[in-house]
Amino acid sequence: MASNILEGLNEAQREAVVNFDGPSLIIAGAGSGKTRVLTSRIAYMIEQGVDPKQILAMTFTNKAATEMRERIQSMVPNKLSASKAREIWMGTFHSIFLRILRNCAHILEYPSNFTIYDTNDTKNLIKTIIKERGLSEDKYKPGYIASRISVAKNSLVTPGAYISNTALATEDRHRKMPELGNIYVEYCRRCKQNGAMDFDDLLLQTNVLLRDAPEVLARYQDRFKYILVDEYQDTNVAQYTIVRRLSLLHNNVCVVGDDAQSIYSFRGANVELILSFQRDYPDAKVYKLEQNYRSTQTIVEAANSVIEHNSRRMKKRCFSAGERGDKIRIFKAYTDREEADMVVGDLRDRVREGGDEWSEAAILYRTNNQSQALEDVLRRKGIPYRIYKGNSFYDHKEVRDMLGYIRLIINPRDDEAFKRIINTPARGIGDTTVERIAQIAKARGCSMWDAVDTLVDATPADAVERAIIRKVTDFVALIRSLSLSREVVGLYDFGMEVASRSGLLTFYRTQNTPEATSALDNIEELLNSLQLFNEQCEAEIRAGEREQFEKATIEEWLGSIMLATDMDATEEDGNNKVTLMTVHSAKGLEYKYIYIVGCEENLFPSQQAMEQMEELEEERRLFYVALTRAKQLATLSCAEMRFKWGNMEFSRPSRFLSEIDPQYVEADFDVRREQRPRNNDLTPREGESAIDVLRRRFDVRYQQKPAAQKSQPTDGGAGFRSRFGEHSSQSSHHTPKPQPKPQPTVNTANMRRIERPASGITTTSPCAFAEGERVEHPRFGRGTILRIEPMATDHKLVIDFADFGEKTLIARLAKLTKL
DNA sequence: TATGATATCCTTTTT
DNA sequence: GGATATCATA
Repeated sequence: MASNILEGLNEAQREAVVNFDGPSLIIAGAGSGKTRVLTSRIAYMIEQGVDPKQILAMTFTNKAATEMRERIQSMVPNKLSASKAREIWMGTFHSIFLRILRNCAHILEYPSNFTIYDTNDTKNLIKTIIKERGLSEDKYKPGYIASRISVAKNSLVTPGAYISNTALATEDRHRKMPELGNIYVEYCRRCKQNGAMDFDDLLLQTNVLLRDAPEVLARYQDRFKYILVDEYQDTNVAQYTIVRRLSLLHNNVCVVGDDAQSIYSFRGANVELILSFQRDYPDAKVYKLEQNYRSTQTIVEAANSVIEHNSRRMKKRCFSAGERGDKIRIFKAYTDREEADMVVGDLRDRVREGGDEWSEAAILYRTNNQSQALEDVLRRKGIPYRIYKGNSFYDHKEVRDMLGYIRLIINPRDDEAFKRIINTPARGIGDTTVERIAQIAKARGCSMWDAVDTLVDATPADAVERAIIRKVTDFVALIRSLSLSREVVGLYDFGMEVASRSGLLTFYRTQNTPEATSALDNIEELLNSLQLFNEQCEAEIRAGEREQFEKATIEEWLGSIMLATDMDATEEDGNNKVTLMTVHSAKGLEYKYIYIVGCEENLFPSQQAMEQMEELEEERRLFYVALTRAKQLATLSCAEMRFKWGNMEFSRPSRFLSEIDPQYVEADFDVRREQRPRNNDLTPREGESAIDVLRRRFDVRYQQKPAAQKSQPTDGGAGFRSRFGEHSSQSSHHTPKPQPKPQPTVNTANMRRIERPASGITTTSPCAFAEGERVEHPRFGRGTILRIEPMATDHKLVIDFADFGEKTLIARLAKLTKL
């Protein structure tokens, strides 16, 4: 029968949808209808009689999973199969594995109600361990240790494997952290003791489970006849191995990805995995989706011209059959502040002229902190915006405190939660008391909660213990009684009881600060989320998708909360807003107007990515992702100076700007010429801030009229900044008439003229290094140069480091010293 | 033990 | 610059 699922698909897409048996690799360029193919494939499978229960579909983000589910439901024809579509195992890697692990936790000797530790909990636990071992936190930075452990877990290096690995031991010794392995071991022991898994454990432990429990592996292998993976280029070894194991029986694995959009190597993702798919599955069929339906020809070709600068790529050629479209515009502003002004002003003009919604525009940046300047301007101009920002909601103290209570009640072994809330709000239990409780718990081999829980019912002769009892009695009573009400009252009421009886509510109500008000708002939002979760479950029960007895539980809610991010937040008050977010979070999204700000060296590409070839290429892919979000018009901007940790810093336009084929570009300055290192005259003298430099050079103007500005006369920086950027803001934002485009002020024009170096020197110089030479790098230690390859203006060095293996560095950027 | 003052990190990206 | 952590003091 002719399926209407296939209607409107092009040849390549249709092939990728129809051939659902056997391993498939779908290379899907940006905007090539990847999600559509994936969802059509699943819908088609169901239509062809595949049992939805046998389908496992995994994505990286909740957002992608939700979108996919909704689209499948709208695709399958009748209601019967719509409810069947619900039976697909569909979700993020983490949520799917969480589900498996909850079922099998006992096999791994974890409680089934294990807690999920977020990065904060991880860091705190690591800190405790470092302190206990009498190590210095300066040497052993918790954040760094955490990332090392994360990398190890994502590469499936268990603690045991870690300490017996001599290469790792050498590396740690080289970094002056010989204890790292032991910290890793202890960290895992403590997590287990606390009944907790961190994010990476969800992957690692699933692997352990499938490795060590053949009956479990067999069960899931049998169950998942068809496995589909979205964004395959972002999988790490742990995820890859699970997919591989699960697919060994039926061999029906379908992965969709784009090597050009691999941007998560810092999380252990490995492009090689997509590049080597055909080696792992030799009979895999490969489909290439190369037609871009999203963007104009100009955007697609411009993006192609950038990505061509990368060395490792899969062969594909993306094209657009859409209209040619406008050229990519590049602005240069004087300061970050002026950049924000120009971008927002232009955005407003565009949206108004085009009669568009605000929601059709997005501003992307490399790092979250760049949002500040943009937010200020948007607020000032009265333009509605929404900002995606990591886990910001769960980062709030009051939210974490609430979660602390709930976590302790669910899992009393969770010492991290215990320590967080034992004195929050303050109830006179200080560090010394907590320390003693920890000691008692350690001596007895029980959790801290168990220690106080049993202690209060005893009558010890020990004076210290009696003192503790006096202090914690109320707390123990509180937790006990909350645990009881958890059994009887509904989710929302339970949350409410936690908030009020813990004293958090009164604590914030009694102080009349804006912070307290916002804290109360956040607590309310948390309670609402409980209510919402409950309602959703009830709706599912009514629809028969959930069994009657499967009432919504607080455990389930907590699990979903821990794996959720603000990215998944549902829209509350209207959608018509400009979107602000990092390039990373923009992946998979599209907007009519895209603004990419901060296109500067050391920012995009980021400083630490600059010297290493692989990282630089990842930045370039990131840039590619950013550019290809635009449907109609992409606007890039950079600033000549910007605030970086408190003072002004100069910057040069990003190399990526000059890598775009000029025929697709319209810039207000010479992108290529500006790539040169800037005039030495502007480098600060000793003890001189960037502002001082400018003062020195453009004295007169700045001494003359500090008045007429609302800025503080004492603050040179603010005074300087307010001179720029204010020019387009005087008019009321209610006026519909088009605003004049922000023009460079007289001052800027002057400065630019003076600042530009007069001479044009070519920068191709001979390489400072020779093959076979011994060098030392601050991060990688000593090594030998194996090969030297020329680049446009510099040289690539392939260096074999004693402790880190082969790395490709860029000669002039890498901080190398000859030996 | 609680508070306010000082030090220090940060700035890559997130499930 | 700003947030958070740690320290010194009452």
